[in-house]
Amino acid sequence: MKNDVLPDLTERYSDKKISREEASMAVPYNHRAIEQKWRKNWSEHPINENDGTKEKYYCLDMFPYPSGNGLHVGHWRGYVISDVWSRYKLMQNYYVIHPMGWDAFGLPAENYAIKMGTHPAKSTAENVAKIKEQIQEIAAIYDWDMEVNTTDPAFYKWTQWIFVQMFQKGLAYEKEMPINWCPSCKTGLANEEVVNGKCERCGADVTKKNLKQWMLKITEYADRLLSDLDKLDWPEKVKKMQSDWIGKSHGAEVVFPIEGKEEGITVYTTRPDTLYGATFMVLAPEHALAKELATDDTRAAVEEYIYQSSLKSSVDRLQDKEKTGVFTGSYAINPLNGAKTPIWLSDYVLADYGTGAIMCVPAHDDRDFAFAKKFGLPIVQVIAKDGVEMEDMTEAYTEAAGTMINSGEWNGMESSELKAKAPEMIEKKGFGRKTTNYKLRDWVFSRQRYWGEPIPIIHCPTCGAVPVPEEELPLLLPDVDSYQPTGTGESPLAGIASWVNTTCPKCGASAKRETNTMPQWAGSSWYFLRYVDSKNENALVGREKADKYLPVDMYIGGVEHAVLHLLYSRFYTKFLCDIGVIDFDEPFQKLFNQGMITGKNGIKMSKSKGNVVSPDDLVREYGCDSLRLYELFVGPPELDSEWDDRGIEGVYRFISRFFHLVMENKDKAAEETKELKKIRNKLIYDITTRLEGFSLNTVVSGFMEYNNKLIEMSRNGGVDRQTLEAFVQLLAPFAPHISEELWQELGHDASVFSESWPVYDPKAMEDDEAELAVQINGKTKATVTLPKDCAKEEAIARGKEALGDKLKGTVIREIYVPGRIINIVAK
RNA sequence: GCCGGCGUGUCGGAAUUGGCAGACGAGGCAGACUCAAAAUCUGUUGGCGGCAACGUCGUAUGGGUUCAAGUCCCAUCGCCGGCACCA
Repeated sequence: MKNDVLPDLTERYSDKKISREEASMAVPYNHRAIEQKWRKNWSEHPINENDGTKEKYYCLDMFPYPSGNGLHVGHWRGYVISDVWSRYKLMQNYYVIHPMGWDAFGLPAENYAIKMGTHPAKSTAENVAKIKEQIQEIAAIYDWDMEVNTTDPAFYKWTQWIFVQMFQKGLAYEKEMPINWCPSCKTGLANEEVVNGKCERCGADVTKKNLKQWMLKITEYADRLLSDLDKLDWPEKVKKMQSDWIGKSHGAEVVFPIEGKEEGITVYTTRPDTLYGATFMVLAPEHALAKELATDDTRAAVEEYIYQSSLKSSVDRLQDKEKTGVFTGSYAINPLNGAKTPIWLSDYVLADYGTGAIMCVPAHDDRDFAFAKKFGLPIVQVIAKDGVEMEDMTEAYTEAAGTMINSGEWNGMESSELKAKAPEMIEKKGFGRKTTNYKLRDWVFSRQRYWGEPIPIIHCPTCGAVPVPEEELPLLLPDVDSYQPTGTGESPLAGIASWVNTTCPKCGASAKRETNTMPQWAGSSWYFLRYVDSKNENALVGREKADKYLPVDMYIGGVEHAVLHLLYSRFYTKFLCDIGVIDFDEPFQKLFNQGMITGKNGIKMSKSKGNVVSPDDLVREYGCDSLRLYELFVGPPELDSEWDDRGIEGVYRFISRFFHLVMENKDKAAEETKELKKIRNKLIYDITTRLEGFSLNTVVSGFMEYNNKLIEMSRNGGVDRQTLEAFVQLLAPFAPHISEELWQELGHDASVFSESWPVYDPKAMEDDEAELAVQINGKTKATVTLPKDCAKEEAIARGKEALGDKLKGTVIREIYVPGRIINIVAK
């Protein structure tokens, strides 16, 4: 709240329209006054202090990039969920680490700046200020002393430092190769940033461009990134997406000698059991041997094919349709049976997976089958499907199940067994080896854009690539007039001669700086480590604090980062663990993905669609507490939900009614009846178990249900103080302002957050009797109230009595489930 | 194409994991208060039949298991998400 004038709490009329009846009540629910009062109070008396004795709990939001559009109600939801969880942990007596910061480098920020015609440094700072103000409206318990900003030199010093460490360990290397290039963003992209052949950011078709790039050897961690998924309490969906992305497969490399040449072609296969069925080979057009294998007759066609393939965009190449290819004129020898197999080129073989060459078994692979059919190549079946050899195959049989045929000494073996054993058998025979492969590729880490961390490397003609010495970090991003992307494959930084030209830190000769910048993921891959020691000038994070406060216990954010940010962060964490900066190798113990909030009909909120709902007006009209509750009530937190403004009325009414319930009963000194005691314990039980299960929408409906019940009780005698207090405590993480206010009204000086989370007494919850449904043949015909431990005979008799003359025919079976149901089966 | 997830009133969604389907809320309808509206409060609100007690149908569709199915099994349809020539 920006206002410093605090309205009088007894003020009769809030901004919300108020009736004469309501105005005549003792004190109306004035959300504005209450919320302002408690914001001020919390800023003066913090409720989450680290007294050094409590156990820590680290609850983290995925930090936002400061967009110019501000927050909408969808962003709010994630932050509300994490704050509810943080406050709950607070009331379980943890010291809660709940920080917030800004992922401010990268394309979105830069593109926005270009669009607005401002310098990204300026527009980013403005946007941060604006969004920070909006985020503060949530009234989360963020510790702003921990705030980080990836564009702050004191922060990106360490982003650069990590890069230097990786370089020194050989994990950052330069390579010239065709990489994914977005012609619209005018920069190279990582594999993870290409979605269906399009740029993840802007949706433009991605092309290939040959560029010298910095790469990070994430593949070196492929195995650990895969196997350590088992350690994590993450949604199965996300784990599966990561494991698919890493894509480990088991198989063999087999060397096929080339007829008339010394060397051979190495292929990778996961189906060595089908080796006898390999009737031809295909190399990727980019394969090193491609040109060499052409004969005088085929040379022109081969070169033309290679040239044409190089022109194709990755989208064209993906959109399979017809297989294309060209025969090289050369033959390889199947090492197992000496058969002569023609060598072809085709762009359906990927250059950068396996060895870039495959053996083709058309009888048992769909793609090879299509290729063989198109070019009239022989098809040899080597696995009998359902025990039979087919006359003429109409499609490939791709399963590894069946008896081997046409396979020399392997005939009669079971295909699945052979598949497992073949790699070792091949290795023994000396023409190949057992091996594994990954879909995961090394991470293209250079961006030809301005708004990112400069890569701290100096290129020296004699010493090669030399890292900027640690004492010279941070290497500042130079100020520049023209920060627009050049599109030439060079970064805008290349145009600043005074910055580019420098001397080699090793030999002192004149040298040039690396001009590419880091991708937007660089800062976000480790920022969560920095929060707990954000002002440390001597280390990325002090070891003592790291040991005490890390890793993250609960990470909350959208599912869109399942393979980008979350994979990169795991990689960085493992690396930093390996070099001894930290002592753990998984950053996020538990992950929760909240669903998206959409507009009507599930349409994503966007400015261009005009369906963006801003939280600001809703906070003004209904208050922060109401919006917090409604964000949760709108639907299960893990699913997408359609936003409907009207629904917030419901939670507002609930809060008002609860407010009046407490105000009317607080001084009544109503007695704690057995029934009230039962209600209270059930309330605590229900709210706690639903909260633990992250079923936050039903927590809110639970509050409403119990509130309705208590209003009823209030009319018939009143509600005791203990029950009111328990309710207020349970409500506190969800609607903190009203809870503090009512806690005070109930006569407490200290904050409600200094209370421990209420506990329930299972015995007090138990009902002595229960209403059971009485069914005939599974259809409910009556109900009967029975003591909880009623014996079967008695229960059946009472059930029959309740049924009266509805029960006809002969009873053939009687079922009694105590506390649940009586079912009489009659004929 | 492959792999996941989902399908419940007018709408958002509940359902103790096999035990009274539709909690809670929105919206609608009716009433109280009001000159009137808003707000508030009360009642009502799945379909069909009936004045009614009640009957009957009903959780995408078709089948199955069970005393009992929204929940389990099989098949089909539809929607959403991920991967997509990875050999």
